[in-house]
Amino acid sequence: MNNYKQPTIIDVAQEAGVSIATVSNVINRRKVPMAPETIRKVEEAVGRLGYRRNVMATNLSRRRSYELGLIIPHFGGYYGRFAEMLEQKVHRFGYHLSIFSAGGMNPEIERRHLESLLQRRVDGLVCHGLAMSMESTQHIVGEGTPLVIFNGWGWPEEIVKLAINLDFAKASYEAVRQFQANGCKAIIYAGRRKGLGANEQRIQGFRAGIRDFTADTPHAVLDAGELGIEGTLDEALRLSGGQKPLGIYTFNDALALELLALCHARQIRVPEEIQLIGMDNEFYANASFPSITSFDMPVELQASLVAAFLMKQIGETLDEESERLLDTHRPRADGRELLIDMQMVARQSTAQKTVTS
Amino acid sequence: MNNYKQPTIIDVAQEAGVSIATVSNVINRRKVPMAPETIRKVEEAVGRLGYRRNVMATNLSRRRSYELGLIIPHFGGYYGRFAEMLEQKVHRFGYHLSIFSAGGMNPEIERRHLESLLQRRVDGLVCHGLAMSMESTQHIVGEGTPLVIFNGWGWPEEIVKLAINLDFAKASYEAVRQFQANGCKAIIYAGRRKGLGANEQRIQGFRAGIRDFTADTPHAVLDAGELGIEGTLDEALRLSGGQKPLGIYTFNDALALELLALCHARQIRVPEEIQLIGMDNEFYANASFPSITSFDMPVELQASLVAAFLMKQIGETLDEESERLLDTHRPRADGRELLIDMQMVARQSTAQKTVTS
DNA sequence: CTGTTAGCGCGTTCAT
DNA sequence: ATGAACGCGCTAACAG
Repeated sequence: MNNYKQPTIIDVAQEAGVSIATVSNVINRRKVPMAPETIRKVEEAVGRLGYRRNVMATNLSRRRSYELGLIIPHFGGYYGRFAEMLEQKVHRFGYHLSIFSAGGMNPEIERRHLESLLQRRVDGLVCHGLAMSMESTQHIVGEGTPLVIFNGWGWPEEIVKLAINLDFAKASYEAVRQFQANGCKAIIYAGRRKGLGANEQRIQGFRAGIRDFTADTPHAVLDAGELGIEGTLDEALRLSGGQKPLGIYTFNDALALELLALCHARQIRVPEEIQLIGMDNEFYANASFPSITSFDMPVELQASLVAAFLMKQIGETLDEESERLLDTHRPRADGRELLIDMQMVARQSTAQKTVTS
Repeated sequence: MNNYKQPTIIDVAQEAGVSIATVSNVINRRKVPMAPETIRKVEEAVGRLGYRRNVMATNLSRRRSYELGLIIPHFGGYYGRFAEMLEQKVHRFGYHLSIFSAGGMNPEIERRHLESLLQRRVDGLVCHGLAMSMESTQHIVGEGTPLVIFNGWGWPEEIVKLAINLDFAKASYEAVRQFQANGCKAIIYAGRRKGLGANEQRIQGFRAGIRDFTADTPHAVLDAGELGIEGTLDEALRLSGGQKPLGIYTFNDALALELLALCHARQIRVPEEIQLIGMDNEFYANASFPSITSFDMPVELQASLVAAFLMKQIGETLDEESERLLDTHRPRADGRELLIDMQMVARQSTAQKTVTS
């Protein structure tokens, strides 16, 4: 156990021969004028004693926790990277980030985490739109804790003032355009988790793409969750009626990779017979064979935006960079959603090759 | 901003018509005898006011932060899962977990995070052995903050009292055994990040395996970091001199996947010509084609052990489950390292097939 | 320029 | 069984 008693501001004051207020002033680099000599004395005492300010006491006194809460569905892939980036970003503003995983969208766990964060008196919350159940979130807002949602859709206005979302719809639209340009004879969207906002967004963009580019091409929205991987591929092949190539756009790279493996197993050539586009740009999209075309998630940009908006809402003065960011990225008309563009990373799975059979 | 003033214990006391001490007693379920009527009154008041205890004040008063710190290299894959599990585990003991990423083993960032955690007066620290530079860690221990390392090797005794490690050496040993059993004519270990403890452990186990099972088989320890993927494969093929199959054991699944892609590109058949064994059992080890044999990381077990040991060191009374865990998993002879067994997950990349050419 | 003092919200004796 | 009072370590006026 830690019996070692940490030095306090009082110890420092004694050691330096000044009052605690002076020590506090020096430590916090307040703008009050101080004798350089005093500053030196205090700093020396701090060094000698190995003093470290007690965050609990500091924040209790300041009536602010200088802590932000983040709730994500899990720590894997994109979410983990987002958490890491966000922590970095808010740290620059002097805020600490408490990260919780909702344990795969379990509302019960989610409630507990929310409760924990409120007990910690977090100054702001960042929640993944998918992980949160609306009810839990309701009163938080009522209690005035600033809240920013990322990748959340369909939240009532009273709850969510701002959602910072990746533009899945547009990406899906682009995927269809790509397939069309590559001469796909049939186009499929293989989704997952019906009803989930992120999935709906993809479907919407997919449909728009079909409408605008290739309305008369056979197409379908499939649910890999229901059909399974094999079922999805079967259905897709059935729909294309032997026409090649067939374009399959998937909910994410994981699904794309599974489909790719199945194609290998069945000796279906990619991209000659089937073209594949995934989403997330995970490591394995690039390292698989053939490599899978995907959409890169601008995690850093999104995290920066979330941080900037939250800081602004909290009343923190922004640095130039953040100001510029908020200036170039504005919410859309209704002012409640900010969409972030994603970039397609073209790889072998959509390469144009002559079918050699 | 949050102008809404949260109710305090005083408000509750007033509302319930009792003193704050009573409220405190009720809230903390103290063993002091209380009138059921009093308890009811307090609980009602709490509900009516929506009171939530202030963690900062509570912990300041208790002279404990009830917070633990975790430093990992990054949030991806195994580390992310570990963080998630550990958070869950310590939460059951009433502890909060503050997670920091060392930003890919940057000692400067690491120092800052350590400083942050100490200012927060964390009751204990969990550090990844790779992410931490020894110097930074030195005085922490000196100051009496309990510290548990996971996956760290070669730490001086003064700093680390206990390391809870995955048994990479043994896994590597098993990998060699598997290759030998499968009749591999040459066996390669393709490592990364020379000098890193986790890599050294693998090499050590690999060498032991070669010695015990197949000393006269051509073998080599390669560094994919230096040679690159192509260079590694070239060198491996050169070494085998056309003999098949060739067994390649890699630092992790990521490397295995990259090698697999290269094999595909060069029309080298897996597992007929090259057998592959990875490490980490990532999603893509299973979803690739052919699927890659790998070692599963017992993340939950490791997290449970870390939590249990830390709790014990802090002086928390353990539940039965944790006691049992500590009883069945004891440190080795020197008492400073606890090794966790890993299970090989056999897949297609090491399947025994007749070469059909 | 520096020191005094009153909180911040809660835990914890010690009387009652 | 309940309450008054002090302390945790620090910030923030306000005096001086």
